[in-house]
Amino acid sequence: MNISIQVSATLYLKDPTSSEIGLKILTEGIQLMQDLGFEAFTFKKLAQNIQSTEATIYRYFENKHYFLLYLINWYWGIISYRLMLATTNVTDKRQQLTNSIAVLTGLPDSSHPGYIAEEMKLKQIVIHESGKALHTKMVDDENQNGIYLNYKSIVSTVAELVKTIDPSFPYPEMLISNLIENANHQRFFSVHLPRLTNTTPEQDAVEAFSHLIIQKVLQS
Amino acid sequence: MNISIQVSATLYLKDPTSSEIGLKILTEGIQLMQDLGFEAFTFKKLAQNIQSTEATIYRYFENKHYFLLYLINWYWGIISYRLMLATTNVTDKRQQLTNSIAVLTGLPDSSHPGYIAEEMKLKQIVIHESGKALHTKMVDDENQNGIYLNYKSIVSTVAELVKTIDPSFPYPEMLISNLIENANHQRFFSVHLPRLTNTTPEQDAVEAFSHLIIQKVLQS
DNA sequence: CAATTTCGATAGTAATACTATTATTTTTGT
DNA sequence: ACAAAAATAATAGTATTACTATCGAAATTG
Repeated sequence: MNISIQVSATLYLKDPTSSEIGLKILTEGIQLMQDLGFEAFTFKKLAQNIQSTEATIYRYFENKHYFLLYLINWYWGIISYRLMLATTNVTDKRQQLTNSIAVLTGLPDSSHPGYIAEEMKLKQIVIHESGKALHTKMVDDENQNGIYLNYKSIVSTVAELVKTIDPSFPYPEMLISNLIENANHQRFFSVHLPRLTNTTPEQDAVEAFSHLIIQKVLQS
Repeated sequence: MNISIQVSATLYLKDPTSSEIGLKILTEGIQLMQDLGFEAFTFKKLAQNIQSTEATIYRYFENKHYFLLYLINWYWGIISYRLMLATTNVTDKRQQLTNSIAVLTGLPDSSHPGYIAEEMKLKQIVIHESGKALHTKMVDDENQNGIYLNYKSIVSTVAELVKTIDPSFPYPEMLISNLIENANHQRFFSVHLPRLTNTTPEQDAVEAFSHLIIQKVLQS
């Protein structure tokens, strides 16, 4: 399943990819999280869905907060992997950046290299629920446990590219983390609060917007 | 207290500004929401803090989700008001936009015109909790009930300015909603995940970043 | 095939998010 | 100043959630 995708071991009690039931927890859990949303999602309901019990799921994950963190971390692991595929053997730094922005802000489709089946659903979960995972009183502890390493290393890698291209630009990390967060927000707006955006589910404009910002803001 | 700040009447069962206890619910509620965060905040704890009972608070607000929506709406009401103050009697459209961006992305301080005591705390709550209020299965219903009107009208007003200045720019609403959301995100990052940003609590760079984006992206 | 791990079944607990009832206090109109 | 109405406090109670604990059966593994 996740060939080379790494998820921090601090996120689970027992590796869910190591058993049949663990994998069912993941695949059915993703679906249920999407269907119900984080607040209505419970381990009890998930247990019923996979014909198992609460106690079994608790043997894999401490609680649903950590389960969500696992899914989000998995997503960023996939993106990390795709980022690598999109930049290796590309010599021009500008082109590397363009490809990276495409990976970070474009819509996933099953044709791109390194596509993983769960990516679409995970992206939806990231769009809808990642704020709830992050904006918690436990952020600082979790950060210390390396839970955001995937995400931070993506931002830092792409920000390094920005620095190479335009060393005079004063806010490289802010620029990249903004474009990433913005992509998720605008996609949410496009469905629920369309007045706040200029992208639609039919005519996606988020990637184009992102390329435009990069192009206008960086000098090379 | 809120001289001219309007909060949608669909957010409360009984107007909390209409009674002593109502006002205590608001002021102590803001404090407690800040201290505990949304998930640990309960009406029971708030009731203890104001020497009252759960049942009394439930007469003002349906539940804590609506209480949070009320606070966020109040915040955007304040910003709306300040936006008006910052643009009336300014003839130059460019200057109007610059002033608006300052209001939307700058840090509040007690010296600016129209400052309201609760603004700082409300802003903190917006930064930490607004994702939880928005990313819910109830968004669409709440949107229909006019709960996001304050926010949408802010974006739309400033986006109109953008259109006047540069009619060729294709993403005015996206640009403005992005800058607003970004300001909150980057301030959160600066405290909890500093590697993701280039702003610090000591040397705030969010407003400067926002002005830079506007300047580079719009032609005039 | 014995030992160990894993799982299912069941039970139980503290806290949360409410709803309901009633008695008391406060406010208001006259 | 006082009766009527409204608001609040005090208390109790319920369904659900988020867990923890136990223990026997099943599956895995060395």
